[in-house]
Amino acid sequence: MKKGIKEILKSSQLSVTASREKILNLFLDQEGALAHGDIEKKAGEKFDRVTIYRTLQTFVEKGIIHTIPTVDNSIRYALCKDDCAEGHHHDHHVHFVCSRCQNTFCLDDIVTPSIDLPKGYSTSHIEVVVEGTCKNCN
Amino acid sequence: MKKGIKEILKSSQLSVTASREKILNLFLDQEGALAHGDIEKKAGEKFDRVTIYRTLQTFVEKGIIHTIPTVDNSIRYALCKDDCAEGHHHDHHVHFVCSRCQNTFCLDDIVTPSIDLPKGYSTSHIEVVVEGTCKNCN
DNA sequence: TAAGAAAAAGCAACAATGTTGCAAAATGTT
DNA sequence: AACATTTTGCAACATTGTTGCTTTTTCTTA
Repeated sequence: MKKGIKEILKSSQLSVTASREKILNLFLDQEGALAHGDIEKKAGEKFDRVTIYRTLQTFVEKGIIHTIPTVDNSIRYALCKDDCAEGHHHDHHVHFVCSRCQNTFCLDDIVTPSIDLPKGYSTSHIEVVVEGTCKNCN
Repeated sequence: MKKGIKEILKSSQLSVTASREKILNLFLDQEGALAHGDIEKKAGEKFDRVTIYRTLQTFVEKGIIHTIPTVDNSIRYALCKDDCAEGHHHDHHVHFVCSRCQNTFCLDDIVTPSIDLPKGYSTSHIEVVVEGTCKNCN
């Protein structure tokens, strides 16, 4: 088990449990994003589905991971950067979905552009999802 | 039933059926986007769920409607503009989700910006979803 | 306009995904 | 070590989406 996982959990005021360590470890081992189903498979039948749902929900609330919108019907989760505080995400970067390998990546260095909206609209958050071919598949 | 619906269906080489007319009419009556569940409710218990799924799928294939990615787990559909051909969508506009009324709108006049990707990535499509307050709720 | 071919709808059964309440187990604290 | 609190696992259920097959509807053309 990777070092630092307990510290991440503790710094989010979460008690350290086997399932939280395991799931968090999956995210740290993984370059891209994970959907609930991926975790269920990778965790290897060891955790109840309900536990995974609740753990992911907790991690989102605590700002450890964030969700990525997709055109298919699967919510994907990815690790947040350090500046994500509880209930207050700062993941203003672009997300990339590879149409060949189906992996989802956070392009942390690409900041979402600002959008000029029509009169009467106000913005609180912008999501940008780019579809294409990733560097591993190109 | 609104005029022109039959013509839209025919020009997509689709046979005119009660459910297709009804569902297409819902989209024409509606400013924003619709999820499968919305249609099921609004159609008023008259159509089989399977028929709705298949109709939506057909409409997407024919370029009549397009899907909008969301952070919650519901695919939303909206009418395509005239320049959407079969299997070849041109809906390169920004989508807007109102966090107050929960409606989703197509901002047809706001074109998606181009994004500079890291080396090795290539783009085929860009989705931009803006969250905020819409003109009706502001 | 009636008849036949083709397409779509409806039905049933199923699969996958997500939610809730509650009892048992694990965690952290004193 | 013991206790209060939190988390897990289980069971049951709700929602959402899919597939195969039969019946019905639509379109075509004679």
